[in-house]
Amino acid sequence: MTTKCSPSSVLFFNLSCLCFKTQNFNRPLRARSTLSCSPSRRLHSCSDADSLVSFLILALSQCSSASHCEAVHSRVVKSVSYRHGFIGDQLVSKYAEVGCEGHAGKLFDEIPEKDLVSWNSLISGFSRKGCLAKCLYAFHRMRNETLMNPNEVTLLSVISSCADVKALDEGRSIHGLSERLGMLTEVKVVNSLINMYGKCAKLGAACQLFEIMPVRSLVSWNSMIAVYAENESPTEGIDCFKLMRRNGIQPDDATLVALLQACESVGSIRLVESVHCVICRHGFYGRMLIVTALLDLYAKTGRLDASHQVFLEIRNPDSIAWTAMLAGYAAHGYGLEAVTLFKLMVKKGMKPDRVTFTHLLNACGHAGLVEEGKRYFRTMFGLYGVETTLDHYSCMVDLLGRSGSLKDAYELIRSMPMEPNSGVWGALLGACRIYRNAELGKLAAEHLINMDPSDARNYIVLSNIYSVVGLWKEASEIRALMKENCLARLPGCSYIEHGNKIHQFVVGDQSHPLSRGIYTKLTELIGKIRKAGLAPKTEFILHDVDEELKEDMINEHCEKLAISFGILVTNPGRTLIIRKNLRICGDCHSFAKIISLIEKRTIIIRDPKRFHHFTDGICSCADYW
DNA sequence: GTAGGGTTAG
Repeated sequence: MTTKCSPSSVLFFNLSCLCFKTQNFNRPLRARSTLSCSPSRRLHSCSDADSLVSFLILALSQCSSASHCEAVHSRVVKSVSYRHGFIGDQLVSKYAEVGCEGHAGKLFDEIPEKDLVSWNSLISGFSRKGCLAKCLYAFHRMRNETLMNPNEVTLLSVISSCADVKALDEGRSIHGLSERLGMLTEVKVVNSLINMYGKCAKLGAACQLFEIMPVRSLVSWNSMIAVYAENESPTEGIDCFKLMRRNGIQPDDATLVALLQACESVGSIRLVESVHCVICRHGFYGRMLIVTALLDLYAKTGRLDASHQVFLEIRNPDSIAWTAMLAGYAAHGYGLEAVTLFKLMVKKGMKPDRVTFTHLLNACGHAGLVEEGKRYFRTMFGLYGVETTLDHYSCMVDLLGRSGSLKDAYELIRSMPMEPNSGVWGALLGACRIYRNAELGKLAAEHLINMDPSDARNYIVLSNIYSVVGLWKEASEIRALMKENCLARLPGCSYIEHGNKIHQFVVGDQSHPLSRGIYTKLTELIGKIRKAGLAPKTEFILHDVDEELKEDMINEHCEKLAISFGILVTNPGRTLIIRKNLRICGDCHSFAKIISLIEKRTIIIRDPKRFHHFTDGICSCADYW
């Protein structure tokens, strides 16, 4: 156990170390800019006050909390003016950075003769903390109270804030201002605007800016590829990458990461493999950022084996890489393996964080490891110093609810120190569906519908809960409400990659060129199942299948069509990987299990939340989902 | 040119 010190003792320890250094080398931080001055000037600049300020600036750079900043602040007040060594500006910036927006604003007001850098300290401080409202307020104040024009730093801070919170209107007006100020010649400003439009789902505006840029930097290309990938245009993103290469531009880390994002949207394993080759060819395989993105991507496209292989090849995986691997196991339903990996990573001295615990709790919940999950939840702060967030509460509500403790799940929500979000209520609603609890289900669904009245899924789940417990009137009222609001269920869709193409199927789909063969194969498979006396369970209503769906349509569900197609066109024994836009229904889940047994095939189905691995008649989720 | 710097993994 290490000795605990208070933050201020750490600061003073640091202060004394720094003091020792500056005394020894007699070269204060700010003197960097005076090194090229004449010797007499340099001597002059090394006054006592200057040394003290340099020393305080260095101390300030190490501050990580309000109390650290306050300690430095009080020294400044006692000994020097805020403008000396511009320390006031830096204090403002630091206060904003550590989350003391109030202190930052108050101190800012005390600074005499504010220049552009003073304003930028305040604006960029808020921007880095993600406080768009404060950032914009400061920006407008600067525009109204002074005659100063924003420079590149100001614009970048404000634009990136707009991007973070997807503030399109503000973003557009800053775009207009940048144009009026003639700042659209600045590559960084335009790159930032491209990113902002991308985050606001305005692909057209981003493309237009990219097209008219007089000079494009590597970041411009990277940003454009990322914008395509994020806006459902992954193939355009990949074309953009090819164009960039044709222009003789060498990719860097960010390029590869953007490219990997594009691959994920396409959902093509072949493409991921080819980017894997690009990564190796360009010597990026040793870069943690990229290999982590790669291992994550393999896991997300269903190739947990390849993902694990990449992980094994990383020389010294950091805690993010460990977490990515753990997340892969969790998503694929391998809860025990995820827990084992967690223990190993702690043993190796890695520090688990907020994200690690989210995936760990998720893994416990999906594997029925209720006691382990509870224990990790209880000890994550005390043992690992990780603060509990909304995501952790969602995982715990899911874990408790899924194991049948609906009351405990609800009590946990009531005991939360913060306002529950849609993830938390969604987890409770999901559990109510499994255990047919109309009372709590109604409560959860009402919260969810209030939060987002346009999300059809919540109405459907509630209506299905009502139907299954026989509350037909309530069920039809919900349906009527949906019609009133013009909401419709998203049609189910399955995708499978074969021969350089992604093949898509909807319920009862007959549009595929091999449609006849697919249906013949499907009939044959159903026949085999019947002959073996393994008729699938018909209880599918528990999972969110539209109750109005005619029963004979079950046999034409898109998952079954995709499986039949896969078996028809691939060699015996080949693993089938299928993607779905909705959760798999219970009937198709049983179908996939039996087919994996009688056809001796591994079938992997990815729904929006997780994977199901079907082998020898068993699913990795152990029917617990 | 003190601020802080466009894209960037779990």
